[in-house]
Amino acid sequence: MEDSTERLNRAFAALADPTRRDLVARLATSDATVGELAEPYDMSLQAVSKHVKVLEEAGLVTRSKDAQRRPVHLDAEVFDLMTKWIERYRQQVEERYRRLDALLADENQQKQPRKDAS
Amino acid sequence: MEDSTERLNRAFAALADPTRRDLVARLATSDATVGELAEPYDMSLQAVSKHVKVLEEAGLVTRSKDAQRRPVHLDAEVFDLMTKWIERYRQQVEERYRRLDALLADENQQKQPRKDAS
DNA sequence: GGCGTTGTCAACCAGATGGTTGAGCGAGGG
DNA sequence: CCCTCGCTCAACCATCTGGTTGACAACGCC
Repeated sequence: MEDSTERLNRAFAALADPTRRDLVARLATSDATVGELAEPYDMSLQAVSKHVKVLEEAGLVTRSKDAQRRPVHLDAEVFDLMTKWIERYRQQVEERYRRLDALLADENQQKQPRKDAS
Repeated sequence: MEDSTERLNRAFAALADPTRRDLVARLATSDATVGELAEPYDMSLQAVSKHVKVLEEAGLVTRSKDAQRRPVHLDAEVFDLMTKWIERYRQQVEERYRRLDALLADENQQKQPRKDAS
């Protein structure tokens, strides 16, 4: 296995580029060769090849062999790593919001009615 | 509003750095000043200040004013953008797996029993 | 065997990134 | 009033990144 920190580094960095996100989006519907992938962009084939390599090293994509005609295939597993990381902290911060709301509501209750005071 | 592509670029890029992910993790449990945030790292205060700025420009974090003593606060909204992007394609690729499995199962069925054939 | 098709590798370049140090600024306390 | 505290800004540096072009390697076909 490999260091999960390193994997997250590469996965997030890979998706930080809009061209690579577009590649992922297109590969989600079907596998494709580098040539097919390169076609719509105003960019050299080599540049696209590099992008695919970055996605591959991030573990987002696999190529059956390293060789000819082998279509690029999207692999969902690393997505799980990322969503789990994000969701963990999103939920934590939302929990904090809820507690803060409760606290404020409590304070209002203390101030407004002022029944059995002090 | 702002271009969602630009926001995703910056959000993913921000989380590609392990120090910044650690900052996010710590801010999830409570707000903190830049000084507090900087303390555990073997790194200058200025460097941490820069990291916080990157998180801020990515919309992951807010600072009440630009000024003094204002604690850094984690904002969950952009997390939604990211998870929605990821989940969309993760689900798409998993749907493809399911269809592929079904197809293979179907082929097996055609070959194995060969009941009411052709 | 020779050749086109498809893709990678290598070198190069401009600009972004992550760190450093040094200077400066704004608010509060003596 | 000045000075310290907390932080940001500016300049600088090394490295990484995203693109280019040119060479070449592997396979399918004639």
